[in-house]
Amino acid sequence: MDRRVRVRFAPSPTGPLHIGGVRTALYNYLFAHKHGGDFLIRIEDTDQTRFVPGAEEYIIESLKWLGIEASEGIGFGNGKHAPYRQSERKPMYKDFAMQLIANGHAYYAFDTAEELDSMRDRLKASNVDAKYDAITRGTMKNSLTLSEDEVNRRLENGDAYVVRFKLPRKEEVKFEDEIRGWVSFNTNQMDDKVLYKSDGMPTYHLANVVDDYLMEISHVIRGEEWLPSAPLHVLLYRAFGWENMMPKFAHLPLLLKPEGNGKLSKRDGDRLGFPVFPINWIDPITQELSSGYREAGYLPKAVVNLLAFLGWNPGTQQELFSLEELVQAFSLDRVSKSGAKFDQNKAKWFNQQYVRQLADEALAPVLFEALGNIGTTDQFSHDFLLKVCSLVKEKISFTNEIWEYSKYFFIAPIEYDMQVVNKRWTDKTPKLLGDLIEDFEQLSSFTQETVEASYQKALAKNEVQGKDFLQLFRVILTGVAGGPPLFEIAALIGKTESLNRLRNALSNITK
RNA sequence: GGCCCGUUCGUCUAUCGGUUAGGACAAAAGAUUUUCAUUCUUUAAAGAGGGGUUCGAUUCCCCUACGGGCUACCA
Repeated sequence: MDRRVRVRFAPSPTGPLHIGGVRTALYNYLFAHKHGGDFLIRIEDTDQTRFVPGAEEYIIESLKWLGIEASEGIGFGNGKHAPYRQSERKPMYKDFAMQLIANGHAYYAFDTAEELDSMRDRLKASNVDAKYDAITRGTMKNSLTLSEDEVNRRLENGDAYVVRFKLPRKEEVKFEDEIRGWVSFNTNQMDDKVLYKSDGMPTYHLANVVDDYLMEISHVIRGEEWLPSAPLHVLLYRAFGWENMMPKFAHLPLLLKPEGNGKLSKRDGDRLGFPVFPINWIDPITQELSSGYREAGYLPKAVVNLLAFLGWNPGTQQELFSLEELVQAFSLDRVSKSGAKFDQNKAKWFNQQYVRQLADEALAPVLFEALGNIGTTDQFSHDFLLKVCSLVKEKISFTNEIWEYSKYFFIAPIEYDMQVVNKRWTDKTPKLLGDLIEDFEQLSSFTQETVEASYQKALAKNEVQGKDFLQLFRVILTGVAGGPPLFEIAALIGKTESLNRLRNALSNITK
């Protein structure tokens, strides 16, 4: 059956979206575009106790920053299947739960939390798997054990109830995962999952299956943590009689911690020194900040590129891909099966590649902002900023490093790299600097070439070797030992500033 | 504990029974750059272990080990 490709990213707004989730969204996006289909965003906020204010907005903003745009759903203009927020779809789920009760695939259960606990304790004590299943449900308070009158009495009385799925006994459930191939589970290992909660909300399982069906989802691409509940979902499609409309499943490998143990979690980021969130997040309750890629100086294109390669590869040697190129190259059967550890070095390398490709105009605003922070924006022209960006760009890996590497273009050094000074400052130096100052003053045109000519002249006059002095000259002008070509720096900051810095050095540096 | 998924250089991975097991990041060495960064060259680095199947297994099957996930009226 050939049907229109429709996929969804369905996060729950319980906090900031972490990069594993971003990657899931990305793969969904790539798959949809590859097949000319639709990519939609649905918010799964059925657990009202875990709702976190701002989380939904955060998710949308993150995806927009990365350019992972949905064609339909929350944050991207509703489509024909609105609403796309499950809390707003609440009224429709009950009918589906009732439908399952009517056809014998589900039942009411009235057990209290205490009764469930005592059942589990009892079974655990006798070393049996404690679950609400084909064996134990006969001992519990539900519409299978209670008389019809009693059930009706309780329902009319408004007693709290849940709807549980009546799992078939000892049945092998098989399905073909697009990434893992045939996967099979036996229902005797599963339990009668709650589908409809006592607060009138569906659980993930019901809402997910119902919405995927109603929204005509063709492929469910989600994290591997959902693999164990996939058979339940398959059974639900069957129980509803929707098997011919059941989406294909693709369970993605998990993103693992770099140190090795466990999946990457929300708390790992700042502890390990790299972000696990796309953008900064401030916890609304604790006010604790979790840093994001955006603020850490990553470029969205780099994040997309590096995330795409965590668990997928094109099978060629090409590593740098735009989003459009990824769409062209992407396929589910090149997604790997095993979890990938996040590699900070590789991430840095990807970013560096994109920083270099960045136009000076795109980098200048970052520099401008840094300048604003120290209050000296006015005195520098846009053209000057662009030239600084062009000179410094290849030295940095992250956009927010630009200030650190370029501040001497704007502020005369107050400190000098003393290692260089101690090594290179000799008795001849003051005289040499004096000659340089004299010569610079005579220059009517202060360019890279004229500066270098003056420099060579002064060296010759004082019988100093270039390699003995140049780095000291650099430190005198910039304060630091490394950087772009020195004569270009001098020409850019200009004659007056260069002279100032030479004179400063003469009076400041005492050996 | 039970169930499920996985396992190639330190890391991400290529290989769809026959390869000197390839690439990238990181590491090391050298060259270039008057510095730093870049760039270039080079080096080191892997099939978890054990059984099968086969003329031949990294590749297919089984067992073990290890890693991961799930095991809620959370998603």
